[in-house]
Amino acid sequence: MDAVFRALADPTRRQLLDSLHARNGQTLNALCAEMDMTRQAVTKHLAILEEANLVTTIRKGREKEHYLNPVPINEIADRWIGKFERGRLTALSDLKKRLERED
Amino acid sequence: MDAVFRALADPTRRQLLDSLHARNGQTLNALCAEMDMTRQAVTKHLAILEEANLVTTIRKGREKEHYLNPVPINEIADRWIGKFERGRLTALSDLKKRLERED
DNA sequence: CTAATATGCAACCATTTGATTGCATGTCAA
DNA sequence: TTGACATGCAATCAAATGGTTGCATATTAG
Repeated sequence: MDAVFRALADPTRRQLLDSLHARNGQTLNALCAEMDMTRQAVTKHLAILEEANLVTTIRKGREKEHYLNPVPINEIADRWIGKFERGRLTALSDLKKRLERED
Repeated sequence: MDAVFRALADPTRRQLLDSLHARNGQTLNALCAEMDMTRQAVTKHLAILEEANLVTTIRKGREKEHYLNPVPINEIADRWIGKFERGRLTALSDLKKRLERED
């Protein structure tokens, strides 16, 4: 869980997920083409995404294909965000009341 | 958006949101009581949460009350996570096919 | 076989981050 | 008013982070 949150914290990594979402199975080089940094930097970001289980890779000869795994994102949505979502309206009206009581 | 993701990346800050979710409107001192670090460290985390608009504060005399704002979390759920959620089954079956083709 | 291509590994560096300590300010209560 | 209490501000520091360069390895194409 923590690994997923930290992986999502970086804009470059979210961009990589976006890229894979648009075209799944891209090789490292393909992904690098869209990023404005060295291949090694991209490799590191992909390693973090893989560590968080957000990306799965398959070695194809000398190439490495990258696949998006949306499951961890879903788990966060279900188990973590859902909690706050449920309390949304309540919390908002609470806050409004408090603010009004200020005046 | 980026500020929200980065704010959520730290476990201490998620714990603070949890704490406010359990009991909204806590003062700085109350929040500190549950955290295993100095008050100043907690202050910094709260500042980051406030920066990301996840927490709103109201000064009450010499105390400061903290309120959870779930809106940014909801926006992420709607505008960002939703995208990946929609492609979930497709992406999974894609991945499965690829993996099977490997054997 | 050999050269080009795709990726891996490691050392290194600057910046950011998370936390601390010390002191200042502001407010309430006796 | 004075002392206790709640919070604010700033300097400092170690560790993590994001990026680079240089070289190594492995695979494919000619």
